[in-house]
Amino acid sequence: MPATQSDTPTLSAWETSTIDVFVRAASLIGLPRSIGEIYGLLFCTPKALSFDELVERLQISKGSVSQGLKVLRQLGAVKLHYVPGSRRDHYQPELSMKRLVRGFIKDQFEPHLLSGSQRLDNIEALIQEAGDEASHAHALSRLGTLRSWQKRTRKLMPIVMAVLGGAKFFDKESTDQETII
Amino acid sequence: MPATQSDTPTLSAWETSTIDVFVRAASLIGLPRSIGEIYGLLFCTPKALSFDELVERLQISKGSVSQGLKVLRQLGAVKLHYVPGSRRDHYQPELSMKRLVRGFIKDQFEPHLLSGSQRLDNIEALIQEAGDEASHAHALSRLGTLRSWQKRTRKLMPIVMAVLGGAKFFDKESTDQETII
DNA sequence: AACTTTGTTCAAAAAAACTTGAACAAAATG
DNA sequence: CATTTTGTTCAAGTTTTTTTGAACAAAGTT
Repeated sequence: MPATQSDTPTLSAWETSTIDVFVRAASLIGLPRSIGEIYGLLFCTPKALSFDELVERLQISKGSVSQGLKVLRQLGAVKLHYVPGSRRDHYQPELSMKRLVRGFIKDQFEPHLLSGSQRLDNIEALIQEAGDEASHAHALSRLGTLRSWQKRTRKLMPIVMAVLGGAKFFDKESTDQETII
Repeated sequence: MPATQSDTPTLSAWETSTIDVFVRAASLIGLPRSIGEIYGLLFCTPKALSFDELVERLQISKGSVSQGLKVLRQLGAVKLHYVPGSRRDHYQPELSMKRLVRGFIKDQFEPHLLSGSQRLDNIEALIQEAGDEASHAHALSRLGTLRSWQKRTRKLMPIVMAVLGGAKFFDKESTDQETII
């Protein structure tokens, strides 16, 4: 009978394939492979996993797991799960698609949209300062296009969230929309 | 009066800033900087630009411009514009947000969704083959979660397109949805 | 046909992103 | 307080992605 050393239970075939799905999904949204692996393994496993179990089963470094979990926590894609009698942190995956998407949008998308508004104002100023009067009209027209894209993107977000699970729907100033979901 | 050598008209301040917006946007959706620059300059410029003009004004290599334009054409983000008396290709930006988004989804998203379906079927087979009967239930439950996410994603796409401009709205099999936009 | 113009391809160089692991901090334990 | 456990940080190494530029193809000109 083998000594009770910490064996590294190798991943089963379906786990490997499922993790692969998440690795691809992660890459699609610009997140590194290791993050896909971590979330993927949590997704496959019935019970909450500790830091060490992630390192051992995925065979990746502590550094990667630490940073990966940090991002996943920020995104709200994993939750801490208290396990009595252990002082290690244990993690479980967020399984609500709506919350996952919301976390991603809040963390990765909205910041860009916001800083975007300031940038466009700045561009407007630059256009005014510019010497060439003749091209002002065109430049301002394009700026208008950018602003309209931004506005529509903002309008889209709550709709996406609504479709994903019945959220509140209108933001303050979208009066011109009759949609009901 | 200076000789009419091909001067490299440097980018104006507002052009630089606007191109920067597109470089960031490109990076957000996983496209290289050079593609953001190319589209950005086309976006800023009133007239269609040729290959050479892009190389000169952006100061990037012919290789980058060639590959960048190839991707932008695939995405439907630029259109060829015939210029009488020139045998160079001239390019103009697609300005319809809806078409831009549609191109991106068709080219970068849908393929993953589709291959995704096959992968999930494959995972189901792997679960059946697996030895451990006890964990079948959990594994199948998680597979169900994945399928539901996939289905909802598919349902979302036409809604996004609709919000972005009034397209047809239902795909064949979404009967359980009462939404009207 | 030889030459020019226009644009593509692809191997090598450069840059960016990711991972590793050893050093470190924080907190619990003995 | 010394030691162990648990996890973070970050510089260095590795891998991946992007860019470059020279060689090449295709088609028009002279």
